[in-house]
Amino acid sequence: MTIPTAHAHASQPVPALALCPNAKAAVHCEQCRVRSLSLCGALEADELVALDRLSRPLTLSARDTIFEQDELSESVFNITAGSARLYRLLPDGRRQIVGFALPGDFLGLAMSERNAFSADALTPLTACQFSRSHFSDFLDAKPHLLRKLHAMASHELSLAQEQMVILGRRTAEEKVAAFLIGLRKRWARLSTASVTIPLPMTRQDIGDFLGLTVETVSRMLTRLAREKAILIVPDGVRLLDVKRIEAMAES
Amino acid sequence: MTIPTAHAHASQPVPALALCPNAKAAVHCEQCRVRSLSLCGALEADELVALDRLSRPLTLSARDTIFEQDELSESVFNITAGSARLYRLLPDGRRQIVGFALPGDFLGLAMSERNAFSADALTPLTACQFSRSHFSDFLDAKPHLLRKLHAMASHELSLAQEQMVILGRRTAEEKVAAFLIGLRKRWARLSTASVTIPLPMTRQDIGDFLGLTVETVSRMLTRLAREKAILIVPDGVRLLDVKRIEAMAES
DNA sequence: CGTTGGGTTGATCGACCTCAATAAAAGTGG
DNA sequence: CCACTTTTATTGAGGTCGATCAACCCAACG
Repeated sequence: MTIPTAHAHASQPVPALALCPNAKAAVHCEQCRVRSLSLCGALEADELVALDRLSRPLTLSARDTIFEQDELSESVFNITAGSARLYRLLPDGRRQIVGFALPGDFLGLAMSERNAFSADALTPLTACQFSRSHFSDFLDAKPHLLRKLHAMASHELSLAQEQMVILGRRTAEEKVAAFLIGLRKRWARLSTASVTIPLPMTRQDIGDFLGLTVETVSRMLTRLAREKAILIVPDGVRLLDVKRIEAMAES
Repeated sequence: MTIPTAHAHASQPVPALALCPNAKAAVHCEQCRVRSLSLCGALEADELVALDRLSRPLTLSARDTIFEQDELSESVFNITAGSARLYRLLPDGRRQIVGFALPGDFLGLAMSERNAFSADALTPLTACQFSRSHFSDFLDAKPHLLRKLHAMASHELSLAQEQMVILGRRTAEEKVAAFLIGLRKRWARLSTASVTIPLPMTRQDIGDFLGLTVETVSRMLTRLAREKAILIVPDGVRLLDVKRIEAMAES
């Protein structure tokens, strides 16, 4: 089973209704697998209906662009299935991936005029899309939703600081180990903890996230595999010796 | 003139009144040099009085601890004068500075249970200290203050992502250049843009911020000085060729 | 006036990058 | 379904940027 289908929300796409009747909307969100993990987890049933009325379903293929760095930010997104990479490009082509987005993640936490980074889909992806201004108005009417948004942004900030430690003060091996442990934790929230960690991103992506080259990432992974700490499988890795990997990533 | 006194809020310390009479409080905040730049900029006169009633003045010497990593977060702080370093320590002693706090900066944007990092004063420092729970209650009553808080957290997140690019994808020279340009911009908000950038932190601190060693930071600074791009002065640097430094830091 | 902490400079080393070749996998069109 | 291209991953050889180790300077300070 490949990553895309494994994490795709539904094989039949969500019907493209811009405005759902209330009843339908409620059902729509009720069935959402990531609701409790996402921003929507902060909402009551009636609020959920109101918010859903603002949403447009979005379905993308792998490699499709979600939005681009420095562009005016027209929309915010709540990812319901699939994964994405968030990155900044330097003028000379160097790239830094600032994060990977998984189901339940919200794109647009900053609610700022312009996008701080580009985002594109790593796999087929579905999301609820909101107009930024409509979402902002909704936020003004629901202070507890703003609190949740802020809590999520705070969590992101904390992850960003952890990533600074990884980028600035860890060796290549530690970086790769920390990456695997971090990703494992995030997948664990979403699914019944599988031993296999899906890796929807390429080695190049991992390198651009960790401040390494493709080759170094590949070498570190094969070293871990040679030492029986992990097993490399198609589109993922299986952690054979979690304790050891955690020790390498020791925070 | 040394950094501490240059940026100290007042030579006579704020009187240690835990509860100010309203009139005094209003005057107190009215005179605050960083009010418009800080969280308090979002408040009306009457709200300012209410918030000030929750605050305790805090005065620290250089090297004093503000709070420590992983400790329960009892307070949040609004820095009124002086500067601080925010950092995470690894078990083996490696350190990553995740940011420097200047006047107007708010410590506790995350409003989380535990501190994500340690903070200590680089210079004599004054701040308004708030109990986290009182501040949180105040926040519940003032949604627009929460919006401002969230806007500030978003800005922090954006800076953190920029720092990821610097840590992951820039050379030593570019890192130092980007550091100088970034700091210059932050000081510029605070004062009538002086040509001299104060550096209240040590070379070691700069290294721990940029993922470099002291020696490399020193070498890069002396190289820039040799090339007449900067002039190293006591407790700071003067940018002689801003264009050139900006080009090195080219975002 | 010795001590201490910060800063600079030099010599050497090594972790990771670069360049190159190959292999494996995933599209793509006939 | 099979040739063919393109993308991704792995592995090796060699080079380099920044780290490490070490010496020294200087200002602050008791």
